[in-house]
Amino acid sequence: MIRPVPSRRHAIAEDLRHQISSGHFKAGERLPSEAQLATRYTVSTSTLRSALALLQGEGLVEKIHGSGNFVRHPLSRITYTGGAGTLATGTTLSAPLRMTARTTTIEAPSHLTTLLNVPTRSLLTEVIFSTHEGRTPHSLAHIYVPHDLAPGHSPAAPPLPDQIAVRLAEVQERVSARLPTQEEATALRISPSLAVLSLTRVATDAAGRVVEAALLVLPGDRADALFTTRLVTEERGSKE
Amino acid sequence: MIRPVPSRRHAIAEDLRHQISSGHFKAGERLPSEAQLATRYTVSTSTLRSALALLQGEGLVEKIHGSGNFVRHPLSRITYTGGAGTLATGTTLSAPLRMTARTTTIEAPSHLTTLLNVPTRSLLTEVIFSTHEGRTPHSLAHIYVPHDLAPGHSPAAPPLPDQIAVRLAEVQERVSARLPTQEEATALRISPSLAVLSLTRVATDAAGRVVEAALLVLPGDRADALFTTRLVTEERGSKE
DNA sequence: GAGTGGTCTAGACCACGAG
DNA sequence: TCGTGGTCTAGACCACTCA
Repeated sequence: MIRPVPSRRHAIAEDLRHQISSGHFKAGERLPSEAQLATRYTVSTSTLRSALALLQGEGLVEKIHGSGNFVRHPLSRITYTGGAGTLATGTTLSAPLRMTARTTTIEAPSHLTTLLNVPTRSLLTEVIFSTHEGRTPHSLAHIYVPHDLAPGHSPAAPPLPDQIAVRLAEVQERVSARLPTQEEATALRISPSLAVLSLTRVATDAAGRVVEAALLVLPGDRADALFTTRLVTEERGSKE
Repeated sequence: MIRPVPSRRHAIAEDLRHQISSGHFKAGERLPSEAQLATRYTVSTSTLRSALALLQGEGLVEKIHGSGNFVRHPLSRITYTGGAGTLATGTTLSAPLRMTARTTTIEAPSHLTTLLNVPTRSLLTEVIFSTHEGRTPHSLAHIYVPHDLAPGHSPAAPPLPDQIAVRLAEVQERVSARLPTQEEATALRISPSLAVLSLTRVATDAAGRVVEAALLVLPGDRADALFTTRLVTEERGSKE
């Protein structure tokens, strides 16, 4: 096996990890300042900071500039359920869920024209969406619907999927893992070194027309996506 | 809009990014040493290293201790196709694919007994699997099959899925994003700060028995997963 | 303004790779 | 052995938060 070389920052990170999981530092609590911790562990501040960076990447610690390092709240993992065509429903939540949405109409930028297969400069209804559990954000979504398919929506209108779900014929979801952009990290209140799940969902109707495209971003430490495929059993004769 | 604060390391990273994408530094090539680059940009080595760390997280640069920083080969993105019940087939590859597999028989450890829903200490056939495109690894897989379902496999036996696919009734795939473990980073030759897609696939037969469990790890910069759901159209009369 | 984290420096010393 | 990256130090100075 590998001898991971007990570097100081790993040892410190390990110690802090234990102190967090053992409840010595509680959720939401502020850690001692970096200077204090550096003194306590007799290392330089840079070394101490690199130890904290490890915990940040694991989602255990949140740094707030000018204010301190905080223990993140325990991750109540949510599940995005694929195939259903609805966002953030089907999640298993243990705390009150809050949702905010902002609806606007935009001219389709180039990356969306190809995704939605619509002409350049055609109008789209854009819903920018986020879900929160308490104060901590859970997901970030940009949903696009061709404007003629979503008539009469006021800015405060609720999300669309339900209204068009009956017409859907196919949902295609592309999933990738990456680090968040700076904007995403800020919006989700995660470290730039914490991986996110990025989902691109395209729903088409029976005629092959794209009725909805959604770009979702979920923090990797508290969300995953679940896809269930029921296969047609190969019993000859009875189909389904 | 946000003022991203032009820190030196971001400026340097941006410059190197351009030099890589413009072909000034070519794929596989070694960059000048960190000391040389630090001198060229008139920054300290630590600052230069933090600039390189950004590129590492994007998968643009691979560091090899004692040897140098190398431009990674352009990412030929592969696609894992969900629902099919087979690994790494259905990928769109632009270069020769190599596969290595190692088959052993093990006693189910606890985390697998729950996943496969088998008794403690029951025997599993384990296939450890990896795919390469040229010299760069693409995926890492651990596949587990109850031993009685996979009889007579020699250590050099090919992967199993094809042989049992006809019996499958349901495939469930759970996807998450995270940073790789140290072992995974080494095996995939990626930076510890490059996100990976982690898939857990459980296949069950018509009787509800788990016939295969697979743990897959794919580097986030060159792989994503695709799930297609065809919905039963709601033509009244037939109640789904 | 006091205290926090963020960036950066100019080194030292260690560990690894290849000749 | 020598050149490479990896870890770490002991600071300086800046940017942010909050009373």
